[in-house]
Amino acid sequence: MAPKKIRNMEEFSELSGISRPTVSKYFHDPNSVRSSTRAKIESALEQFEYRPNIFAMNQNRKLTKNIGIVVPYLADPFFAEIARNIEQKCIDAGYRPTLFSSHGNPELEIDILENLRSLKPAGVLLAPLGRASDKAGIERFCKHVPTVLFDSNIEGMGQAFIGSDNFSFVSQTVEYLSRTGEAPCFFEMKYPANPNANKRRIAYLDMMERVGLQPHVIQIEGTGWGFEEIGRQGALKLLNDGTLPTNTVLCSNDRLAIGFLSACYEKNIRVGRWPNCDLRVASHDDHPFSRFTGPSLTTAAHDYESVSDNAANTLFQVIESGGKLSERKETVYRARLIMRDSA
Amino acid sequence: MAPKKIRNMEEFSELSGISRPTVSKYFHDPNSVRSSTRAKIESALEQFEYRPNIFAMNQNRKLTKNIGIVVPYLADPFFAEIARNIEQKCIDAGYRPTLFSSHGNPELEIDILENLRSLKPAGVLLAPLGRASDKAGIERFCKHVPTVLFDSNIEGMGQAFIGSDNFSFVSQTVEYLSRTGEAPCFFEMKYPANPNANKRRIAYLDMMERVGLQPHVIQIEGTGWGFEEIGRQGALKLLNDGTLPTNTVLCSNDRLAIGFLSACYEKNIRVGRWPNCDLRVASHDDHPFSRFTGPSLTTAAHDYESVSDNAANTLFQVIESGGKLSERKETVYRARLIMRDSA
DNA sequence: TACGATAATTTACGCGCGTAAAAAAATTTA
DNA sequence: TAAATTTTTTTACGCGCGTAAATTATCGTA
Repeated sequence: MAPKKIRNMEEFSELSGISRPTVSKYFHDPNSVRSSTRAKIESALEQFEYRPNIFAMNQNRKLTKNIGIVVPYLADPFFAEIARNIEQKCIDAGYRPTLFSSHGNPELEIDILENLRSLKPAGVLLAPLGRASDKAGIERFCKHVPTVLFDSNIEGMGQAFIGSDNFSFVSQTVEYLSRTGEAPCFFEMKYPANPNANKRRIAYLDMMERVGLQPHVIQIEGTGWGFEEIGRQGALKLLNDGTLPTNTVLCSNDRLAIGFLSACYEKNIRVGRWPNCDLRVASHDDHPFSRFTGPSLTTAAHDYESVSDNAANTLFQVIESGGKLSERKETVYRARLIMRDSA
Repeated sequence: MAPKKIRNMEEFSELSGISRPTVSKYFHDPNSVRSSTRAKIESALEQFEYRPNIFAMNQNRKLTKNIGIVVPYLADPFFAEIARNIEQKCIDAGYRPTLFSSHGNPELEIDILENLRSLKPAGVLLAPLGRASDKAGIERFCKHVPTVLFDSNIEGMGQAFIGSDNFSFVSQTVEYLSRTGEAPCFFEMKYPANPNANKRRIAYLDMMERVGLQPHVIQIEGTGWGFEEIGRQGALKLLNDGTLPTNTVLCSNDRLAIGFLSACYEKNIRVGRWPNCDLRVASHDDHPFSRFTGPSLTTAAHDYESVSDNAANTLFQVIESGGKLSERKETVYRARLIMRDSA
């Protein structure tokens, strides 16, 4: 395969019979050279196994092929999944993605972004922490690096936002629950980390008003990203106190619902959509684990595929048009109701 | 803060009053310069905000400060958690970790490693896919890059292995279950992805023989990394056929158990350690979600902290001693039994 | 105060590649 | 087939930093 070690592009260009500047041009964009020379280079590439030194390359290029992907909390499989999709899209498009997690820590989020700048990334896909984010810091970053936000929007920041339509999530769950039984109360964190939570509450209130029903918003204590435990504690308190206003609970997100269901099991409360059940519980996100809860969770699913596709493609577009879009673009995708056993 | 843009180390050295080679030395290792000059550099650093160009740095250094962390499946929160710990350890030690997931794909695993080589990493922390891994490919990689394995061992590969003592996991669960009720059957995948699974089965058989009990190993179909669904399907089959040989089930790992519990709920089978229950289910790993299942899962916990600490420290040691250890080191940590409601 | 040891400076080169400009070659068009 | 166009080659320089060697300055110690 490789009978001779190739030290640099100079050597490779000699072996391929093409001059070094042209070879350099090829590696920048294979389509920028004549097809006959491209063929020569590529046949040499098969014979000799050479890869340009990535550090020397990036040192002088105005724009690297690096892309940063930053998610708020990688231990949440939801983000792990979406990061995986986006990562793959970047690789397919010829970029080098690097994955980072803010681990729920706003300072770390800024640290990551500042570190990213030294990698001279062509662009960044950022799912911000949300409420806790250092907005000034993020804005500063966006000034220098083409950035596309996903999952959580921060008004006016970055070149675009791609996410899910929270109203579509809530309207479908509320409609379904109201139609098939008692209208739901809304179960959420008092100080939610994620801005989607606020939009969901507003959507809930809006929907309830539309159908002329009395809304009930339950806001539980707890901070941080351990949503399951927060949901569990909140549910235990409600169940112990007997202060649940309805027999149907709509959780703001699946991770809270997982905790809620855990509490119900503990308190021996039958959750489900059958006559012999005490409670119905539904939620939003279609978290990877939501189909394995007891009972399996009725929820509204993100269009993972569309969000990650569109986020990646939008970033590519921003990069190709020089880092700016004529105007900030916001795209949200509708939810899909997933009916399971819990409601 | 930064009244003047600093272009390079030359400019910074002038502003700090220290010569460029010494400044270079400082950035390589701050303790390698006299404390008085270190003070001068650091005070200038506060005034002028300069960071050396990472590409130019790594181009010429024999050894970069990059560390690769490769896990088999990042959508599994278990790996997300351990990766987080290790990542932090690397940062604290002054390295630049980069996280990769093989996504359960052996070809991707090799791709990642080969791509990693172009980053000239000082070392790599690798949790291999296991059975499916291209062992020749990994061995080739280990020849060139100091590598420490964790979680899954591959005999003789890398400079060291740090993981958990599978026998300790199984002996504790089997002992506990046998002492408090019927002895367990062992529930696992027929073709497990992870080599720990084999060790756990052997440990189970060994334990059962010791106490003179009849072992029952149930091996279910299914491949890939969707363990919950595999466990669920396997459990449904068993429950429908009524072929479960005991009223106590010990799952090879928590993700299978999560699927098992999901099936039990669906089939209305009461799982738990109380008299009115039909079945006891226990498992191994202490997966982040195992406390939120219905019922909460009795399991044996990894010593996350020790594994990640030791893995990182071992790699640092390997790096400092020039990439080799006098002999390959294997360290495993004992499990801790977590008694919850499922058994 | 002088000494040896340690650390900083000066000088200079090289790393591997990007890229610019001018000249030459290959291709397309008329 | 000549002219116009596109592509490649030649030549040359620069990026920001690592690092080596020789020299000079600083420090700790006696």
